[in-house]
Amino acid sequence: MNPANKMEQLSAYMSGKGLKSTSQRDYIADTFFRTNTHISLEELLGKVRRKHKGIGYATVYRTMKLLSESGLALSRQFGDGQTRYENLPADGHHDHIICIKCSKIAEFHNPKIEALQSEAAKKLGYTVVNHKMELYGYCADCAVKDREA
Amino acid sequence: MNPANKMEQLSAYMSGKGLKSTSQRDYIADTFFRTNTHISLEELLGKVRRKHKGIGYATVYRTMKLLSESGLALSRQFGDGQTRYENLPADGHHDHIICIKCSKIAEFHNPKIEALQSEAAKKLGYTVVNHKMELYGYCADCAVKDREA
DNA sequence: ATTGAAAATGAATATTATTATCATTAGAGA
DNA sequence: TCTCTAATGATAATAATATTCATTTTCAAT
Repeated sequence: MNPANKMEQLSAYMSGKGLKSTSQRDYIADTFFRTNTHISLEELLGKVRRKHKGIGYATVYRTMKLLSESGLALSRQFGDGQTRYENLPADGHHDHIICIKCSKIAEFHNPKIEALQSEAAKKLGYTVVNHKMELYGYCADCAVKDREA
Repeated sequence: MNPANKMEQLSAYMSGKGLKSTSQRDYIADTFFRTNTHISLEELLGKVRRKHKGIGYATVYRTMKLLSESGLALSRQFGDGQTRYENLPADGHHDHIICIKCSKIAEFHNPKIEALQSEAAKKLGYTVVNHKMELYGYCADCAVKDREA
């Protein structure tokens, strides 16, 4: 789904609930729909303010909550204390590996794993549509510090 | 792995780092190892204080962080703003596949996938301690209903 | 185009979970 | 036992999230 389609879907969701379209909301949503990564409110606010300087934190916060509720954004917690929002499909998904010491996140994508997932699911009678996979461990830096300690 | 084994493993982890065993720490860890669910600090503190009234929040907090770092607890965020800790089941862990229609959950375990996870992590400089994997799709029943619709 | 009720905004404040500080206490090897 | 180091627990600091409220904006009905 491209950004324009998402805007349409959002509009439908809002009118179905008696919510109003505003320039701020539209601009925040559009900006978000053009991102690929899991973006924090902080980061999104930065992007948004490059064009619309007056937009407040609360508005970004509220808009993302709205997108999350409408199913157009996926809110995720990686354990670093910040909620991040993931824009759906876009250019294909990725999985995450998270350092349990410093919370640094790396991304990867592995088709072989996905093939095995489908296979495992099939044995149980399921058909996989989507998945979420997070690995936890030590990043290179923290592994080194650990050895030194 | 049973609670006693976990205590041993924790002990090994601590002595390897010059950390000390204390009655509070041991009791918190033992209490946690006997849980099945995703427990919050709040809840764990409650449990712990039923026997050891003086134990402070900070100690529970620090102990769980320690368990998390040692790989004996998995911290999870479900989006309600509270970190919860998951005790790794005695009979080995499993992953989940969830039906997006009826929410039925099946469990599976696949060593081949885990090998590929470690491999993928290694390429990024990470060492995997544990993981979380959830597949979403249609169970056999719902796939049928879907075709009928 | 005008109006007015309902909703949204943004600045500021409140709330809550997490983390750090620090004086004191306790563990463990010599 | 002594001594060094880490742990504890009370409290304070931090940071993310949530709420409040006066003002502004939207939008449907006129």
